[in-house]
Amino acid sequence: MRYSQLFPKAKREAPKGAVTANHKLLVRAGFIDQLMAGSWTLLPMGWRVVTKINTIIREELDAIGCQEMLMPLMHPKEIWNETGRWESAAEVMYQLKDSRKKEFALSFTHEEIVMDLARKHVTSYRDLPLAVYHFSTKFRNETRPQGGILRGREFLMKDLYSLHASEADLVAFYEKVSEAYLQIFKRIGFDIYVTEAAGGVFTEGHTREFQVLAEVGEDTILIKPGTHEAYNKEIFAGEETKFEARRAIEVGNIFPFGDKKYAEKMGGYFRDKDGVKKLMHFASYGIGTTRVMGAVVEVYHDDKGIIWPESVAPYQVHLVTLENQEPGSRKQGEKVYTLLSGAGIEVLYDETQRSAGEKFADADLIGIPVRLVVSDKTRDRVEWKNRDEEGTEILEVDEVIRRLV
RNA sequence: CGGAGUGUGGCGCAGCGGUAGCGCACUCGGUUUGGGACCGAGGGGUCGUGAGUUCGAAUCUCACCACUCCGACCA
Repeated sequence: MRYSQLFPKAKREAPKGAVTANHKLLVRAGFIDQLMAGSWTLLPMGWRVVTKINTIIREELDAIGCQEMLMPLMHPKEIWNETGRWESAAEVMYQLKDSRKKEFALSFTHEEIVMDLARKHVTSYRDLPLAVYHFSTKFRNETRPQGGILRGREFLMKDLYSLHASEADLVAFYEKVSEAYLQIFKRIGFDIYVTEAAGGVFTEGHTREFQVLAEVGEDTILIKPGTHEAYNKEIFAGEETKFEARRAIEVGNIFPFGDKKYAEKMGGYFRDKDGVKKLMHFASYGIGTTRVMGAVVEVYHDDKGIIWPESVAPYQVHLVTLENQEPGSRKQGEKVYTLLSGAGIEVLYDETQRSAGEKFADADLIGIPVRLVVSDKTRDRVEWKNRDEEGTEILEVDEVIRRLV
């Protein structure tokens, strides 16, 4: 991608009133744009990051047998009445009417929709277990969106739902997803603390949350010093003084529902091996993918900008040319860009005729892990600098390609 | 929803009774080129919205709207 064509360009100043790092840096660097409170456009580079996060999630979920699909975002009131959530979740749910007064909800989750699919398509224990997921927009009527992209009224989430013939099977799968989540977050670059917490409008039982330490986090977790044993302060009943209280961002959670909360209310039955009609056991599992992007920025940044982990960086390298008057060296940037792109490397290529200082400042702000510079100094070679280190080295183009593929 | 703050060119801000200005960005010309260069010439604003006070309102009053932060709430 040529920087001259990239939409939009990095900004020199942070938006008014921005406090959190993710808000200031993602907006300045051109990853997101705010439409209204809690509502953001994912600009091309922001979308690239979210796509990479989604790909990691997809790979790990598919590996444990989950199937991706896509469900509608506008739901009829009737299906929400089946579980009583049209009333009980009315505060978080956007409810609307069409011109003929028919009532709808904008999706804030999909338990009812999945249970409806299951009761229509699952008839035998042979159809179970079943795990389906999708990536979609969630709408939540937050009274106060805040923290940049960390809490919005409209955001992207991966939600996974599993259905089982027995509680034992559900518990086993629940642990499997929990492990997959740890693997996902490890690949993204998070040091995760797993906590038990209250389930809100989702379930009366406790849920498991995946927390990333960050000062701007809305949750307080209690950590046993020197370990990853942690509890959400909301439900903690022990002696708090023995624990260290830290702020954290909840990037994922998993809810075991059993067979009462949804299956019983909605008639989610199947015929078991013994010929008996039984209720399906149900669980759901969420990861807020746009929140994950914000949390990455909270964890990985310095005073100059973002420092993306390789796994979710919008591009692998940021190639910068420094303009000069020597005709021969001007072409070097184009040549390196062509060679790297040809090798399948994702390159953001800053070929603009701006000052070195401005181009370097933008590179630091955008935060691609590797910066390559081509100039008179490097001649037919390339200068390599890691975003999170000070030093540089001059390399042959072949060596650069070898390191990146 | 309670409390606090802020709304002035694309962005960040100053102006706070006498008809709008700065920096950045943008356009054109020229000079520069390893850490946010410089010179010259330009374009761009119903001062959040509405009512009021006044000879006169960006500026004062009231209402409303929007955004940000704190709290309550919250997968």
